[in-house]
Amino acid sequence: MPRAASSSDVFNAVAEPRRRDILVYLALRERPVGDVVAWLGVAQPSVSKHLKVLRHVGLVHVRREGRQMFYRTNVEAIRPLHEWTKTFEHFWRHQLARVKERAEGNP
Amino acid sequence: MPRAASSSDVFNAVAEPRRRDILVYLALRERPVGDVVAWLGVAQPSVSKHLKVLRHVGLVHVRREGRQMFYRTNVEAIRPLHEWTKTFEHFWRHQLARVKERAEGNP
DNA sequence: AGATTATATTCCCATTACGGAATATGATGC
DNA sequence: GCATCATATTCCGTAATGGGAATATAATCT
Repeated sequence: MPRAASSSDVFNAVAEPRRRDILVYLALRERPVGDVVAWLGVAQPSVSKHLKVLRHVGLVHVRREGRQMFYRTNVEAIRPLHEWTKTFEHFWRHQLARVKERAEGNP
Repeated sequence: MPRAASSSDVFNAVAEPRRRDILVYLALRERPVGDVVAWLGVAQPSVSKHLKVLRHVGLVHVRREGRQMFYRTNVEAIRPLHEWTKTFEHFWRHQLARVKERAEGNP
């Protein structure tokens, strides 16, 4: 079985560094594709493809205005990722505490 | 340019659902490979390969004991992921607040 | 040393990925 | 209608994927 498609879920979608950059950029406010292209410094077709993936998994919203497409990060869609990582927060607190204890010579 | 290797960074490594399962399973305590195989219900070579990827990006630690290899999730390595998602926490609070305001008819 | 157990590696395959270049669609303006 | 601007899609090539099967390594036991 080959690797899952980037467009299959949020985890695969954010595996791409550029897509993470785009999400950060579009979190502040909606922007037309051209702005993303200028800011990222990559070819327009490439940006359009990344945006397509992000749209597929619901990580961005789109709105058309004339010939421009305004994209905006759907921050809610990032929550599942955040929740998943949060399940470990608990553990690393404990792990840190243990390391600290040992460093201080407390049993 | 082809897709980045799963072993290139933490984001790519956790894009695989089974690897996420493994990380959760090994967060509680260290376990030999055989336990992971039994628990996941997938072939042993497959598990070994996933563990190799996780090891490469530092998401698990290994310890040999006789012929067994005990793996444990390195929860610290998940923090970068957590931190990245946290940059959006702020935004979805605002977004939720706005949605709520509108629902309640408050300007 | 030979057999057995635990894990890792290799090989093959179908599938997907991303980037680049070219082309297509879609909206606006003359 | 035609040209132009903004964005999307298609085609190509290289590279990596994860599963399965077979094989290799490494440690233990008799």
